[in-house]
Amino acid sequence: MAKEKKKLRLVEPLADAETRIHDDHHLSVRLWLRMLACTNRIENVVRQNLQARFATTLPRFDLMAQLERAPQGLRMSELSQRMMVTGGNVTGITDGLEKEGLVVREVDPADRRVFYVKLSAEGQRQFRRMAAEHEQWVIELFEGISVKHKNQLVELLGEIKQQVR
Amino acid sequence: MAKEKKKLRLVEPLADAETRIHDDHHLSVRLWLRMLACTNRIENVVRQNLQARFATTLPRFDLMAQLERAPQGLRMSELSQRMMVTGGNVTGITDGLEKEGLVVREVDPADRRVFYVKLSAEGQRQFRRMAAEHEQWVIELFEGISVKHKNQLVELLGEIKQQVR
DNA sequence: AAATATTAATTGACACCTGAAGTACTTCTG
DNA sequence: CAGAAGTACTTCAGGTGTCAATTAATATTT
Repeated sequence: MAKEKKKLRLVEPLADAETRIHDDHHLSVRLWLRMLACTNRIENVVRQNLQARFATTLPRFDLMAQLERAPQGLRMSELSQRMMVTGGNVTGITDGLEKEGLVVREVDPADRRVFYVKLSAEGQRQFRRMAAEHEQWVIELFEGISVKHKNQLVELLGEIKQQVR
Repeated sequence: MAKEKKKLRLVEPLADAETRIHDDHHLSVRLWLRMLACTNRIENVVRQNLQARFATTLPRFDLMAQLERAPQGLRMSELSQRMMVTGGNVTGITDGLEKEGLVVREVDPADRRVFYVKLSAEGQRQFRRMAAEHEQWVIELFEGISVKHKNQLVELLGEIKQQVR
């Protein structure tokens, strides 16, 4: 019995150190998986709401949100950067929105390669309605989290955003 | 002076309350956008690495990861739940992996509607190689974040995950 | 046991997304 | 100023994702 115990004591410290390193490595993966799980869930809720209430999608909403903050219009490439998706993708989403009259492409006379994409009047109207509800959904999703914790999260995620360039 | 101060005291609480509410609402959206930005960036890195190093994709990797943790195999529906995607999607991904021999569908003799999906021997080998590198990528992405902050994030995101059912 | 409902998985239509290749335009360089 | 290099955007193929409808098997009800 005593022998048994002594043996354990000799071995454990090493085992602990290893476990700790292991846990630390695991910690990063764990954090990553948890981030992913959270955003997926929220994304699903928002996507479903957008579909049910406005028959639109998250990427469309996202693109319009970018344009709303840039009344002078944005280039396709700027949209691509801000939405963190590829150019080909932006072309497709813009095509759809343009076909529905929510968005317009305007040529730049100074450089005929570029388009400036803007919200149409109709697009602005629709976006404002969507944005108001969208804000409500997000607020409700987070209503159980204290302001303090939200601020902590914004802070910590800011660190990560910085780090992950 | 004293009057001035008193007046302010009478008025400020209301103004503050409103600002606080407004900021709080904004805070939730801000938090949501930041979460999204972070996960998008990390996802992009991981996806690119998976493509470059193993000519595979994140969903495939994710599915295999689920199976690795469940050697007895998982039903399509269980995969769907755990991956937080729809059933139709799981069918497609499984089809692809099965075609490449990384995964097998086994019928349940007790209920012939269900399949148990398992990693093949080849699938296990490949997954282990991928998982090792994947862990490295994530560790590197987060290497600038202290263990303390990582733990805080895991904790706070746990709260959100809980909340967002 | 036959009719009905439920459940597991697949299919098909449509949108998203990437990466690579292509087109049109601009800028750089000799 | 002509050719090369670069830039902005589009197109295309292939994988991912949803939702709604379908098929096949099992459970429930009468």
